[in-house]
Amino acid sequence: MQLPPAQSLRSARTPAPPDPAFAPSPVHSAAMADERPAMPKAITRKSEDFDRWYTDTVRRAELADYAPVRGCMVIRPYGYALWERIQRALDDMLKRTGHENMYFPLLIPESYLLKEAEHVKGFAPEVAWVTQGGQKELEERLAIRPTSETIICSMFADWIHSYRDLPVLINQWANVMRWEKRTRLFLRTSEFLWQEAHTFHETHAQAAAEVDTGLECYRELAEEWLAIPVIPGRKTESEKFAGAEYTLSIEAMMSDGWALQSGTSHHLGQNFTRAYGISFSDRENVLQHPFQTSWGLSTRIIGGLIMAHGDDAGLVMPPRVAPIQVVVVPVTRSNDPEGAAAVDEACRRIAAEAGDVRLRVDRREGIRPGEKYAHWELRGVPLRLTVGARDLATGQVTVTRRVDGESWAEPLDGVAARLPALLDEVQARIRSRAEGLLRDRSVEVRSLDELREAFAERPVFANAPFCERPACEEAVTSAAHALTIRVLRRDRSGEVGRCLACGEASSEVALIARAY
RNA sequence: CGGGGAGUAGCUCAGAUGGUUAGAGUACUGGUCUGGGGGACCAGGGGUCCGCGGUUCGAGUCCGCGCUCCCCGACCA
Repeated sequence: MQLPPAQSLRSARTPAPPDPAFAPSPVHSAAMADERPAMPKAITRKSEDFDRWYTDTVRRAELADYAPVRGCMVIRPYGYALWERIQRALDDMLKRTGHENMYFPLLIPESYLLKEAEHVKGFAPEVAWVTQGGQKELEERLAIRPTSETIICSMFADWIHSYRDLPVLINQWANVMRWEKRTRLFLRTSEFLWQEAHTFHETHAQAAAEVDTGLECYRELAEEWLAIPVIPGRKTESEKFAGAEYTLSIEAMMSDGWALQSGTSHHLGQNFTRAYGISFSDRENVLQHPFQTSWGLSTRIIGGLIMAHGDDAGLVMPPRVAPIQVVVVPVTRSNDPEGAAAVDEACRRIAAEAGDVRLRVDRREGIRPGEKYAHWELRGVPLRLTVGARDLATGQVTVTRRVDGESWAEPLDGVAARLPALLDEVQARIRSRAEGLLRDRSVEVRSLDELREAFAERPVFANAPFCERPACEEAVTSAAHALTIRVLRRDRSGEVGRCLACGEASSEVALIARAY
């Protein structure tokens, strides 16, 4: 097969359309099908194959790659830098709300795990076990933590004695392992990184307030930092955490209309504290079991970030968590040393005046500007400054916004000082685009027929009055392919209606969607 | 965990019925010309053909077992 001439290749590519997230390119697909070059320079089109687009993007943007063990991944420096940004934002919130970090061991004795019946039942299928140390078979096998409630309870049983010891508000940043059957980079890996907060309280109400605090931290992280609008709510009985009294979560819409559970917060009641024998003397000197919560947010959120904002050119990073916020690309000619010196001088000046802005000047030699543009677009860098002789002739630089491809000229003087404001605007645009998507693809339904209809064309977020009966949940989830009740919406709890399945009185609104 | 597909250079792949020293494009290295959207030319380097075992004079190719990835279903942050 003949390779197409370079010209036709170039014309087949679509240079960052104005709204690339929703702009399919039939021209491109046709070209790819008939004369697909050996190594396509572009990643798979999002509209063509969302799953492949996702994996391509993660790998080509060098966020992560597969490791030799099934379901495990290596988080590469760019991906880890992103995680560190997320960690810092969330960790600050945790500290602000009174939580302290500590660390528990990776290995948990089997007997610890067995104490809470529901919990064991829930996690049994996905626990990985250590059975041997060196050459010796262990007397008791050790679980690689799938979560840490059990070990934490066992330890705090020794440390909590009085109401004066409460509340306990702790958190740990750790890795956990769940032997997953179907894995996907970031979204569902066997080992993942997360934060797990664990708290103990005197009263049920105090614990309930803490569950809300946790969820609010997640909402703030998602919306204010990651620019992902979320819908907070309560999980149905069938979807709640193993061993919890109830579970709250935030649900985000990915740009293909699927839902991603992006953070969960559990009220554990006294289920674990009773099972693990944690008790305290209350203010009347009566022995009580404390009320407990736990909540976690994982590297999965990175998958959410990618799928919520990314487009055909790759990632779109919200500036507040972008490892690199601004990239400066110098454009010079080799036969114009004076021009090159001026460009270099301008780049230095911008870098020097950038202050806290995370800015990088791409001085790599022998790489043409166009390739650098593509390189940083793939990585989602929010703003690009192009600095060439043409710009400097009029005392300007060219600014290009990743999210929508908009380009304009800014005076070189003081441009560095204006970057924070420009980045804020980018943050707002990314968020409002995501909010627009959520709005456009949310529908209200009142019956199973309407539900089916709503999903006939494409995945949506369907809201419906729901009575919470398991039989009705079953009816809802089997009404169309792969439906799930994501949450009972927080913001609409108490809304009077008639259940979409049985028609009986209801006071909750279910968010129904297909989910990752 | 069931059904299907795949694994050959960093990547995408070609290697017919087993037969010399395993190829291409791209990426990589050096050089020259270049430089405002993934450049051109020249010269190079790079392979335990996923692993283990077997059949054979001879295995990338055939057989068995295992591992990993992808797709479709049942379970999950």
